[in-house]
Amino acid sequence: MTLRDKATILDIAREAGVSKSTVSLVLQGSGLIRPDTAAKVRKAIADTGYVYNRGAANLRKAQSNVIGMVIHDLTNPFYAELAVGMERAFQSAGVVPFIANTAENPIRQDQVLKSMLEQGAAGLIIAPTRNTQPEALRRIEQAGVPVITIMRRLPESRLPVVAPDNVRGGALAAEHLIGKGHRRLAFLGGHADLSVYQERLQGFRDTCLRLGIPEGDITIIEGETNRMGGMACLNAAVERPDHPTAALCFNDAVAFGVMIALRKRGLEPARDFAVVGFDDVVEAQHYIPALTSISVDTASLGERAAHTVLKMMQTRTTRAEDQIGSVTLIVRDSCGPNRAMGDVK
Amino acid sequence: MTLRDKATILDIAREAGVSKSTVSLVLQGSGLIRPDTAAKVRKAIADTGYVYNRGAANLRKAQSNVIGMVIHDLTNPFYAELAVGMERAFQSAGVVPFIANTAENPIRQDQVLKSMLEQGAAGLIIAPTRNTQPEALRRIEQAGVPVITIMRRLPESRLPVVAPDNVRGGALAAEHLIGKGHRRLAFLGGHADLSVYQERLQGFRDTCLRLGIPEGDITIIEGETNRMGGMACLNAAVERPDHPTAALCFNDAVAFGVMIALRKRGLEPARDFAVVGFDDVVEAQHYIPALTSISVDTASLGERAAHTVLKMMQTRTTRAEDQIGSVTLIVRDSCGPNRAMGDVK
DNA sequence: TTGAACAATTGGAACGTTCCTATTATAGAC
DNA sequence: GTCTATAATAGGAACGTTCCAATTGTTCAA
Repeated sequence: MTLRDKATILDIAREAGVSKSTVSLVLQGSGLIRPDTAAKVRKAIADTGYVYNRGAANLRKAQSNVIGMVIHDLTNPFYAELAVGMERAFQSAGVVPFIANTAENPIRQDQVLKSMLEQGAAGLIIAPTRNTQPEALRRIEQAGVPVITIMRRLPESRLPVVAPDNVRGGALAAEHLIGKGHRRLAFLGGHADLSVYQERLQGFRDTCLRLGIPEGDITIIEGETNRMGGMACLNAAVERPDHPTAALCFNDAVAFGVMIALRKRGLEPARDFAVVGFDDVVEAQHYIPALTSISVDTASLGERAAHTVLKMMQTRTTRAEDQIGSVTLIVRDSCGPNRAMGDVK
Repeated sequence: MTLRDKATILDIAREAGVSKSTVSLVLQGSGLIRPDTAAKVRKAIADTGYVYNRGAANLRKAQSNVIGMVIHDLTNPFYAELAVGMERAFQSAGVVPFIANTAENPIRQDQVLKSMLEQGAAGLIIAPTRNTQPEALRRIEQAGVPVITIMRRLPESRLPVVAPDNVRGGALAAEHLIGKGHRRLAFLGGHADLSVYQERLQGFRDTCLRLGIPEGDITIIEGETNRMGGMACLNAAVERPDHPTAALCFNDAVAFGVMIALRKRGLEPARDFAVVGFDDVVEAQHYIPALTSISVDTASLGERAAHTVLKMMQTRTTRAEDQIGSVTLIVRDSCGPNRAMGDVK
């Protein structure tokens, strides 16, 4: 038994004195095999250090158990949480999913997707990068691989989406801030080409208008979806005349940035400026002040996504309903009442 | 051309009026093929929506381009940064690595590793969970797959390691704190069974002793390696008589927890208690106060790890030198001078 | 005109599984 | 004892690719 070249099912068969078919049957846990025969085989497997060649099996079976999760930014804690949530759900269904990061780069995303397909992925969950071209996913759809998007909806494509109720989240935030007496409000961070952005802003804006805030008192500033972006947005916001006293931030990362920038200017979050985040990452509750945020229930979002592709895989379909997860406002310490009531206007 | 069952190399061959060998040659970019023939083939590929079956290829070639990165906690920003750093390095070498999370669970790690092997991984980078049993990696080694560990060194195993110079990091922190006049010091968080812990503590402790701090004035408290753990450690620390006035924390997450716990007690980080972190995650510079930390140069650590396995793969060896990355102390705002000089003792 | 050298292309076997269709062993019924 | 039904096991073809050896086409020197 030379150590270097790996053992195959035939080596096991010889070792155990049975046929390769028997070994194969044992491997897939068939009940047809007599227990003592199975035991012999299993012993041979253990002795040999045999490792199952899933590639060969897939070749024959024409269906793999590889599932890919393609994420646009794993260094964003929200997406990291989301990814491990999905992973957990998959794992308890007996499949080991693979994660790949695309670093918000469509080219890289193409490569990653191509690689996943070539690897024979049986299902795909994609949190797409900005500027994802519809035809990037065409190949996958036409290969008949079940694929869904998560969080971000693709402009042209009719792929199933799993996402939180962004519109409602925006609305909840607006109600909260207005309830605290704020009248000049801002929506900070994010890019207008993102579906998530459009939805969150829409809920926020519509609710502001409905509750009597004039259009002109709603400040909207786009920016990067991270801390840096938040800092830039806040700086831009407070330099405007009649600047806002409260903001809903595109996501928690932006919100942290906003709070940092406030402190850098000698302003205290909550007391001098109310800030609401979105996503409710674990960090939010530990920050000082603890961040009021829209919780999207990350874990159940991930679970839903996982179960959806799992079901698509087993029913061999490529269509599924969109799933919109409910959101809740988690009130913490980052929003004080409006102190600048009579200050201007 | 039925749309559902996928095209193979033979379909392409027929479509383009050449042999399968020719198609194969084109696919691997051989220069042997006449340009116009290659063009015909490529057109057929584009028309058909053909997707390369890497499983079948690997079966024949007995060497894949799959590389796995198995990480014990992707929700820890440091490891997320590390993972995407490695990914970047691999990607620019033309391979798409797959990431899997083990959630600090040895059982899950076993499953993941098994799956990676079955998938035919050509190389593996592992940031192992606590309590990884040596035999968990035995199978992999004996399969002849190049594998290295990153950050954590495995107790029994002689696998190559890529890690920062933890001992030196601990020493730098001790020097810094003692230089600020602190005399009662603590090392907070982490588990004693982790090699990283042992090394960081050793550097810290040895330097304290060398600089004249008596053994009894060094407080060591183990704890979880996250924010929660940091909070618990700080609380335990300050409740001791003659409690420390400064601490090196096992990592940045612990440090953040320590600072949060300080504030909860009405103490101000830096002014009332000096804290140094370890790893220097991006968050460190944005925190208030900005965290003084030992930078391990995450990006280059990831790059080294990637290049090491890449080289092991191409030289078909399973051995490599350990690599110890240099560390630097990044001084920010979280360490004030010792104000409690004459206070006790 | 022939042959040699080289360029371009082809056919077949092999890789490690699964699955279908035998085949053999075992038991029970007559 | 033979037959039938069933339980276990075995053999071979097939999956989609690569690679070797073989074949054909082309050019050029003699």
